[in-house]
Amino acid sequence: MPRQASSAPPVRGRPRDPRTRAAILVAARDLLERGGLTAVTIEAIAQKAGVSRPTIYRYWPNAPAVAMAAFLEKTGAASAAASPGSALSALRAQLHALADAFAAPAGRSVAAMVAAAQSETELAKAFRNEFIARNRDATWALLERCIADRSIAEPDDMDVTLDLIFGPLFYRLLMGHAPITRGFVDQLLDTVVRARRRRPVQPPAG
Amino acid sequence: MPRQASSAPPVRGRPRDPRTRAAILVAARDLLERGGLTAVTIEAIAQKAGVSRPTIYRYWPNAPAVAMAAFLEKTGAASAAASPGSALSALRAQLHALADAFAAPAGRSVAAMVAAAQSETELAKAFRNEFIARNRDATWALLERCIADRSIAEPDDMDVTLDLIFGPLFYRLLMGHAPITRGFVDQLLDTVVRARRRRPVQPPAG
Amino acid sequence: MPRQASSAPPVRGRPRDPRTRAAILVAARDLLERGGLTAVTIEAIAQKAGVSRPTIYRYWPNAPAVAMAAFLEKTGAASAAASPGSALSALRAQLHALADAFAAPAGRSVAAMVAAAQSETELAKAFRNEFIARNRDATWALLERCIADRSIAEPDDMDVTLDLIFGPLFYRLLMGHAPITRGFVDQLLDTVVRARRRRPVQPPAG
Amino acid sequence: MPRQASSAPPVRGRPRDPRTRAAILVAARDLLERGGLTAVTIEAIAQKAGVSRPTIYRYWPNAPAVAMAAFLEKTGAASAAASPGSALSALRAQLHALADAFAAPAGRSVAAMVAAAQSETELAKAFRNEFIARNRDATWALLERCIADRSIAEPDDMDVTLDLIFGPLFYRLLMGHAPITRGFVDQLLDTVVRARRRRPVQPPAG
DNA sequence: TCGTAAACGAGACGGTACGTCCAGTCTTTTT
DNA sequence: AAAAAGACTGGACGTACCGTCTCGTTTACGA
Repeated sequence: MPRQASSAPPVRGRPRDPRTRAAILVAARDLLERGGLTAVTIEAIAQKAGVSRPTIYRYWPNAPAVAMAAFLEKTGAASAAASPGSALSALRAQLHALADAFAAPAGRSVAAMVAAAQSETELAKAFRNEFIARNRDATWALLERCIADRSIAEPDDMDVTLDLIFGPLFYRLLMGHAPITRGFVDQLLDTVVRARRRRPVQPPAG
Repeated sequence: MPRQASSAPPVRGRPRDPRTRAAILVAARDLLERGGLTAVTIEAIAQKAGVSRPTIYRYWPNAPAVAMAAFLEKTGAASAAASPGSALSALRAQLHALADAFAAPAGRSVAAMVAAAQSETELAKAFRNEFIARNRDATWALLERCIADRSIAEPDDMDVTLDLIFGPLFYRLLMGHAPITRGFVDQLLDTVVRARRRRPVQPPAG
Repeated sequence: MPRQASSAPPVRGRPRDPRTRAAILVAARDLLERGGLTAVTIEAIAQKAGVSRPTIYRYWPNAPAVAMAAFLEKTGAASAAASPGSALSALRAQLHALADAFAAPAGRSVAAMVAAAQSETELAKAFRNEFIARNRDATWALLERCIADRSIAEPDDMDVTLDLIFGPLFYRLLMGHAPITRGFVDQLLDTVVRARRRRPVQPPAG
Repeated sequence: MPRQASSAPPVRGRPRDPRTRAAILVAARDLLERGGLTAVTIEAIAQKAGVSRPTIYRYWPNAPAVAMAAFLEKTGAASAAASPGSALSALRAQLHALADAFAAPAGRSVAAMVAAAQSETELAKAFRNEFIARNRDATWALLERCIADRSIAEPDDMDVTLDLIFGPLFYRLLMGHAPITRGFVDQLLDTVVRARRRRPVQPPAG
């Protein structure tokens, strides 16, 4: 049940200026895109946003946290909504969009946030919940529609299926050993579509 | 009479003490395992290795570079050698070993190096060539044996097949949304084994 | 109504803790006296004063500058004030005091600051204005009293007269070829007193 | 039985290349003139002279010592020799030359060496013996000729007389509060010439 | 309307690490 | 042997940010 009657926490003192928060996030996002994670320092954000350093600390605990907030602010997850045609083509469209994003400069920000998430649990959690999970959920929904209309066989484990789709995309994004194209997405989808037609092969006893 | 056949420069001045290099790498690896990438500072390495800071800079340009060298020094790629039984079971064994490594604390080091590789091209190149490529090559060899003995159908694109195996593993390692188990590896292998039985499905025109 | 007449800047930000500045200067002076100029390193000052290195740099640009500030802080110029007896004896007393100071360990600090002033214009200016000029002014005042009461004849050039007094003292201090005694001061004064009785001798045409 | 009659040192091994020593001194002098004492580092000398650092250490114990050697190598003392005309005019000529040197860029090197001599006894000794003493000796000789021909009265203390001449010159060189001109030298000489006509004034008892 | 409480800018401060420079010393090979 | 080259330790340099703090100033609200 909700913790309080309706909304109002007493709100004593001077209220936060919403422009402050916005300016910080804009500055952080800009720094992130230009110079990667290492460019996102509290110092630089403060400078760029015309804000004092303590003010930033009043909102976030450290620089990567600001970077993550800035990243998540802009980067909404793919929407499953309003896709014309079959579920499978909607799924394909969604993943094409993701591939396009990964291939664009914005992809570097995603990679940066993955990197940032490696050193702090808090960031990892935020990234996982706000970015990874959202993407997975949107794709999950479409996958279920595909299963419902028999475009894809019911998989043993939905999570594994999602990993088979997202894993290779992130892998290429982070390693950079090969480009992320729509064709690549198609190949991944083919695999998923065709793999799940029959019951699992039994792994050998030993 | 020429002093040298061709390559080796005549080695002027006092030669480098191999123990110096070794001590640095040992210290760096230790720091990496204990405290992650942020613990690998030149300062700390120098302290731990009983070496002066300038000496470290004589070998590597910055701390992440030392970390990468330390990581790569120890982490040899999986060997395809001398596996008993069928090619498929050898492949499975190899990937089980990788999954075990990823699940163990050592996995954190791998994740750390992936993260490090995001901010410096030089590191990315080293990591890709020395770690990623080696693992792929070892697996590639086994996959070819599998194809030869018909355990797996000839895939359209070997790189994609490798991405389908490694991608999900790295994805779970980096996102931490689900555990990396041998069972997970088996599921990935199943997919690959079963997906490539027929000719590719035609992607839709649009 | 305007907040300020003219000068004082409104004091933005956290004000400097006066104890910080004091601690730095005390530490620097101590180091200077014990080990000479080379002992006055930012590192050592920070250690001794219990202050961080960046804090010192917030006040002064480098170590010799701190040394100079520390030196000038303590070393007030000779005062011409309240000397009993004739102007000439007051002058003699003042210079005896200076000779005593030069002969004492403190003399080494003076020599050190002269040396320091050779390599940096900024230091030279500070030393000239705060130490040299003050001493000259004090002596100048007494000399004028001497001239007024006819103990000393009006010299052609007061600056030269001052150089004739201070020059030899500094010369001995810096070269160390002979001791700086009160007798030496008396000899210098004699020269000045007796030299300036008549109009200048004409230098030869060639 | 002694290996050698008397003089010839055994000269084993590779003989020192005289060009090495020369190159070092030239480089040091050049650095000294361009950048003052702080520019004379072993590193820079080695670079400039095309010589390795240990080689320099084989000749001199540290950088200021090289600087001093380089300085003394070139800067011979004023010669009293072969001056036409009276002893007094010869003296004047000699001091004019010194004033010219002090006023010229070379004066900065002299000042630098005075500064250098403040921090090391060994350097101080060398400078005193090789530069200061030589100048004093040359002037002393001329002063004696002046005394002999009655241009100057016999002073109480020849050292004080020399200090009265050199002191003000060095004082201006080091403090830079006034220019070093030939006219200044003349004023100093006047003082000395006119001061020493009578017996010393008695300093007061107290 | 007038406190009071928080937001905010500014900058001091202790820290930690950076990457560099130079000093001296040593260990090689070359002359 | 001496010379040349370069490895190596060690100390200090001056800088960049960090995260915290202490100020003065501003802005809203609630008594």
